[in-house]
Amino acid sequence: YPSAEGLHVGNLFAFTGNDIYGRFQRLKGHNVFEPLGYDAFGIHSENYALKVGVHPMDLIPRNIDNFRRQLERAGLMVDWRYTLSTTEPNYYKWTQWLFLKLFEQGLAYKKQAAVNWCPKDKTVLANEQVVGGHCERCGTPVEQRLLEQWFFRISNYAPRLLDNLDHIDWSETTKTAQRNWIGRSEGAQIAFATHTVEGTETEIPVFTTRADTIYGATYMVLAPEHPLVKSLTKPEQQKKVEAYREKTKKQDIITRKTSTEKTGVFTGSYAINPATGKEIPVWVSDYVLMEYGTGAIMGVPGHDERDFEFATKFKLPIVRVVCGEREDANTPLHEPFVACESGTLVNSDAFDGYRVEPAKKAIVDFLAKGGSAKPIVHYRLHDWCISRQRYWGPPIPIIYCESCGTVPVPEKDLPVVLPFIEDFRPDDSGVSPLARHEEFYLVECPKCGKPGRRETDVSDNFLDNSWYFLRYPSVGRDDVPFDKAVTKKWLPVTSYIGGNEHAVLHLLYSRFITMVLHDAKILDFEEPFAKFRAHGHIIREGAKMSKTQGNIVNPDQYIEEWGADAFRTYLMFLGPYEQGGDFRDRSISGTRRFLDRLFASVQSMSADGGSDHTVMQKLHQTIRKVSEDIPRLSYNTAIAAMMEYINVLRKGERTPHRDEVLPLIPLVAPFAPHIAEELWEQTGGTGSVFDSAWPSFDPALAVEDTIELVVQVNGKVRSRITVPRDIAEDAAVVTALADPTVARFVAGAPKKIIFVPERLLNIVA
RNA sequence: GCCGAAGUGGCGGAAUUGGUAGACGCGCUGGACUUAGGAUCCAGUGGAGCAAUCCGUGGGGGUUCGAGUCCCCCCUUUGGCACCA
Repeated sequence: YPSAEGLHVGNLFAFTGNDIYGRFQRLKGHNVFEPLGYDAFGIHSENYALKVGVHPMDLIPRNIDNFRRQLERAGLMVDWRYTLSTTEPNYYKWTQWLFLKLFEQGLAYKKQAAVNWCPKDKTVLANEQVVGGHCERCGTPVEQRLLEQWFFRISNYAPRLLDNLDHIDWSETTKTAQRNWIGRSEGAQIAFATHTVEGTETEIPVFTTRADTIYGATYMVLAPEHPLVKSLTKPEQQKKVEAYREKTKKQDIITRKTSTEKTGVFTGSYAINPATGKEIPVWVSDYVLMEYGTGAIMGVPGHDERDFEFATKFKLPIVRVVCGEREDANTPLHEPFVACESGTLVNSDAFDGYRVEPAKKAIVDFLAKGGSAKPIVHYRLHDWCISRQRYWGPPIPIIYCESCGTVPVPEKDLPVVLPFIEDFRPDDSGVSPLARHEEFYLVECPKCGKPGRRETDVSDNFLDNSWYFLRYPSVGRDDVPFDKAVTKKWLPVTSYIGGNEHAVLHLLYSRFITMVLHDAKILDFEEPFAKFRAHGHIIREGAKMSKTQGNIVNPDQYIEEWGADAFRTYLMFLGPYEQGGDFRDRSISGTRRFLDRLFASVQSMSADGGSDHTVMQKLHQTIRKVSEDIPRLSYNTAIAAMMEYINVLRKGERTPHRDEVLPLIPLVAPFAPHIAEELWEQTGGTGSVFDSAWPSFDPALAVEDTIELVVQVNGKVRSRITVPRDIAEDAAVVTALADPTVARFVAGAPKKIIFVPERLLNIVA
C-alpha cells in the first residue's frame, strides 16, 4: 500500500528478505520472477485523501511515483515491466470479473445482516477488520448496524481451509492463527421443545460442545436478537423484554463484549430439557451471541463459568453433573467445575459413572433416537462481508431490475468504471457516495432493457489483493485475467514472505479465492502459496515504531548516508529474519565496515592464484554455511559467517590472494547487489554477477584434518587437545591423560569414558 | 480466561540432533598511523580471583557422564483472540 508517508523501513525489511531469497535462487540457476505492485483501492487511501483534500485519483499516482523512486534505490530485483496497481481499470475489471465468478457459483449473495459499522469511516467492516471491537483503520469503536450487504460464502470452505493447513509449507505461527480464526468445534445440536404464547409447538435448537452436561441444564438463554424471542415472551413479560432488547441494541460492541456483569430477563416461557424431561425457564441475555452457534444456549451453571455467574445472579438452580476425583454427587459447587479430562458423570440417570468424553457421544446418541440431537461440527468463521459504502473501490458489478431482479453485469461490459466525482465524502446514510450520482446508477437492465439501478456499493479492498499473484505474470493481457500457459508455468507462488498481520485477512481470502477458481475449473491448483514464511517486525529501542511516538525510520536518509547495500545488509543482520529485531542507528557502521573491507580486499588482493590452505578451508566452510543459511532465512548468521571469513582473510594485515577473494563476490551479491556487480566487473566478470553461478564448496576442503577435542572430567571442561579428526577413542584417552590438568583431576582408573567423535571426550573418574 | 512467541555479557544477537555458552556486530579499553580522528589498522573485552580455580543462559526442583537445549512447578515480557456455548 503506497502511503503518503512513503516507504517505511518495515516495508523494506520485508521486501529485502524476499529479494535476497530471489537473488539467491537466481544465482543457483533458477528462473526467478519477482514482482511488486501497488494496492491502494481502499479506505486507508481514501481517508488520507479526505484528510489532505486531494482527490484519490490524483493522490494515488503521486504516492506511487514516490514509492517507485524509493523502491528502486533499495536495489530490488523486481521486474518492473510486470507491475500492477489495483486501482487501475485494467486491473479492477478482473476484480469485478472475479465477483461475477463467485456470483455464478452461488457464492456471492446479498442479505440483510447486523454488520460491523464504523461511525467514523462510515462504512461496514469485515469481521477480520474489527480489532478488539475497534475499527482496524481508525480505532473508532465499532457499532452494529442492520444493512443489506453482499457476502461471500467463505464459510462453505471452512473445512477445506482448515484441513489443507496440514499439508502446506507455511510458518506454524500463521497456520495457528488461521486455525484459531476458522475455529472448528465439535459438538452437538440439541433441540429443546417448547411452545409459543399462542400455544403452537416449536423447539429451540442449541449448539453445545458439552452434551455430557445436559442433565445439569437448568435454564435456557436466547440472544436478544433471536427470532423466537417475540413468540416466546408472555404478555406480562413483554414490556421488560422489549426494554431489554432496546437497551442491548444500542450498546456498541465494546461495552457489550467487555462487560462481565451479566444482565438478562425472563421470557415467561419454559422449555423441556430432553434428557431430564423437566421444564426449564427460557431467558434472554446478551451474553449469548446471535452470530455464534444457533444464538441460543442451554445454561449449565455447574460447569460453565458464564452460566454460573448468570445463574447466581438470577437465583437459578445449580446442579452438579460432573465430579472430579475427590468429589461426589453431593459435593457443593462453590464455583463451576469446568475441568473435564478427569471428570465423571453424576446425577445423570443412566449415564452416571461415565467419563466425560465417552458421555458426550453416548448422550448425543441417546437423544438422537428421540430425534432431538445430532452431532455437528461448528466453525467460527463467518461469511465474508465485501460491501463497502464508500467511493474508493471497484463498483460491485450488479444491476437491479424491477422485472429481472438482481442481474450481473455481462462480462463484455466490464469494467464498471468508477467515475470521477468531486463529492466522494461518505455520510451516515448507509449508502455509498455513488448513490448520489444518477449518471452512474441509472442504467438499462442488461437482460430486458428496462430501466434498472446499478449497485452503488464498492467491494472490500481485500478482494483486490486476494488474487494479484494470479495477475502478475499476465500483466498486459486485456482479454483475460490470467493467461493459461503463463499461469501454468509460474503458479502457484513458489515462495512468499509476508507479515503475520495478514494471517487471517489477505492470506485466508487468497486461499479461499484460489479454491473457488479451482472448483470452477479455472485454476488447476487450490492453494496459492506453496511456501509461506512470516517475517518478524522491526522495533526501535525496544518500542514499536509509530507516527505518534515519532520514532519512524525513513529509509531514505540511511540509504543516503550508508548506501543501499550497507542498509540492506544491516536490516538482515539485526536479528533473525523470522523474528525481526531492534533497529539501532549506530550498528549500521558494522555492516558498512564489512562491505568496505570486502571492497578493499578486492583492490589489494595479489594477482597470483596462490592460496593458503587454512584460509581455503575457511572459505569452503563459509560457502557451505551461507548456502545452507539463506534457504532457511537465517540471513543474520549467513552475514556473520562472511564477516568471519573476511576477518580470517585479512588477519594481521595479510594480503589476500585472488582465489580466496573472488568467490565472495557472488556470495555477498544477494545482500549487497550493487557492490557485487561493481566488483564483478572490476575483476573481469562479464554481464551481471547474477547470471554467473553460485559458488560450490568442496566437502573435503570444508572439514579440517585436525580438530580441538574437548576433554571433560566428570562433565567439566578441563582441557582441549589437538588431535587428528579421525582419532580413535583409545588414542584420545591416552593423549588426554597425558595432559597435566586432566591428570590432576583423574585419580586412579577412570570409571567410565564417553567419547563423541570429533567433539569431546568425557572421563568419569 | 484461551492460543502463541520469548527471557543468554553494557547492547543487538550466536549455539541443526543434549556435547567447548557468548560466534558475528555495536559499544568500551589500550596501542599504531596522524596536525587532527566520529577514518583505518592491531590487540583486548561475561563476572570474581595474583593464581590454581570458582561462578555464570529469568527463579526453584528433576533426568543425565554432560542441560541455554529435555521434564515438572513458578516469575516476567510480548503478540494475537476473547461472554465462541
